[in-house]
Amino acid sequence: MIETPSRILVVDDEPSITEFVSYALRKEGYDADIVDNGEEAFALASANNYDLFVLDIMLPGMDGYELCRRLRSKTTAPVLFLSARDTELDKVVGLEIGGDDYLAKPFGVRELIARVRALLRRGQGGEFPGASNSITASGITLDEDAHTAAGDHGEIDLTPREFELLASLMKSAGKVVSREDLLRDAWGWEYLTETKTVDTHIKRLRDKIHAAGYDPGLVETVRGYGYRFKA
Amino acid sequence: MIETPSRILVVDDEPSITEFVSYALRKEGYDADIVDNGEEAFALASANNYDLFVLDIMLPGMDGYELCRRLRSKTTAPVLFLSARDTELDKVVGLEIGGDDYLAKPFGVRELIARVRALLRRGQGGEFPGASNSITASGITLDEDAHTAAGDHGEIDLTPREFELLASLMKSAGKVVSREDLLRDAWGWEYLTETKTVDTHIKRLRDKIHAAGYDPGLVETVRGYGYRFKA
DNA sequence: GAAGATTGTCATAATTATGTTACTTGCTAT
DNA sequence: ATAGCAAGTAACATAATTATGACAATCTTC
Repeated sequence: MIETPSRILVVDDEPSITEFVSYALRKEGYDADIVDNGEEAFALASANNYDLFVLDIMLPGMDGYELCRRLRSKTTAPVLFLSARDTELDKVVGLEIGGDDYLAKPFGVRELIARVRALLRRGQGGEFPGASNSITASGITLDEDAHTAAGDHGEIDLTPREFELLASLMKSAGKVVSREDLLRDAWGWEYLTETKTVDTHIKRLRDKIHAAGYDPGLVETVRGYGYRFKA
Repeated sequence: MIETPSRILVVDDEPSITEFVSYALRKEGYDADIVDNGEEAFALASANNYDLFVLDIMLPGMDGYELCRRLRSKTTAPVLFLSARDTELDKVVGLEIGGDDYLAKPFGVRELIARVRALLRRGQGGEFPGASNSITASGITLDEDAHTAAGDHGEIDLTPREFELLASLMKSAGKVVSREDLLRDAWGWEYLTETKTVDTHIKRLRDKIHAAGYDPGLVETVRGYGYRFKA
């Protein structure tokens, strides 16, 4: 089955964010275009068939709300809002306009991708109940929808961070992932957090894996480079 | 498939570094230009289509940050920052500007090339998950993603230096590599280390190769010239 | 708002890696 | 054969990296 990559338009005026978002999207196999203002975004959207829009609410000139309103006249493609303001009010306003989801900064790669996937699935003729969103490696299965990790010995109870961390590792099972990449994936682009913090979370993760009856050695440390989930 | 070599612009005022970096890039098949100041760099970038920029943060006159900011108005090509300052703060500042990666001095050839490759791959329509990053010679396969060295008898457990050393040798399998070149590849340009140190690491490497059940003679000594990995 | 869970940071301990030196072994050319 | 250089080896001190436990700050939930 040959799939055409979904086309996504990212609209934000901060290069650091567009950079981060497009990096994440492309890595995931999406086709991402970038613009830094609403006018150009609208023009691009008129000329091309995008499958999804990622809009910052705060934009110079035409803001995200306004842009979304205009886009609705052209297309039914879903919209994912980004915003620094984490208030309930913003959330409601955004969704009322017809935006389909909302993501507060700062967000990690994994969180972003999850939302994007969900929106795209929703758009393409309903959901596929069979296509469960999960990762399996070395006897552990991680269900991204249910946010659970489990294997033969039952479930492993994880905190959100631990889950994201494990997911990042398992997604690249068999490959080394650097602390920096883990921070980018599970924390976010503005990782003001120390890379040492990853060590602590790895320790907690191993403890819980062990406590649940699995091999804590599944999470291998690769000295000098990072960590690796056993393939 | 014929590929045009990627064009890379290296900007640094220290000749020892530009020399080292351009040597490494050219050896890898890239087309590298050099300038020692921001103004000329910007002019060159305007006149040519570079695929990647390697910028030192510390530059006389216009510094790396400023240059990056200006380049962003001209091109979307990724930027790799070099810096002596290894602080977290610098890192964040660099990435916020939209630069794509960051390398702290001192770094070895292999590390540099790895980053450059990653950045260029990122730009060109996503990654190819199937294209595993590995070197094979004489029954040993070195997987750069997993950071493992293995053959029929199983894995060889190596320290970071040993891994880099073996990688340098295997990359030139069948050819003699001098101690100086090995230092440059696996250590860095500022090799304040004695060439005799290479001997010690070779010894350790051979021991581990032997312990894992392989022929330690795979790493051959070429008296008077250096070492060679059996082709 | 209180109890509990989650998270990030730090200090310290444990572990492992690295570079150097001094010494031994082996090759090579006269 | 043997002096002289090149490489192999072992031991050691130092450096770097990771694991761990404790703490405070923050966020949740009732």
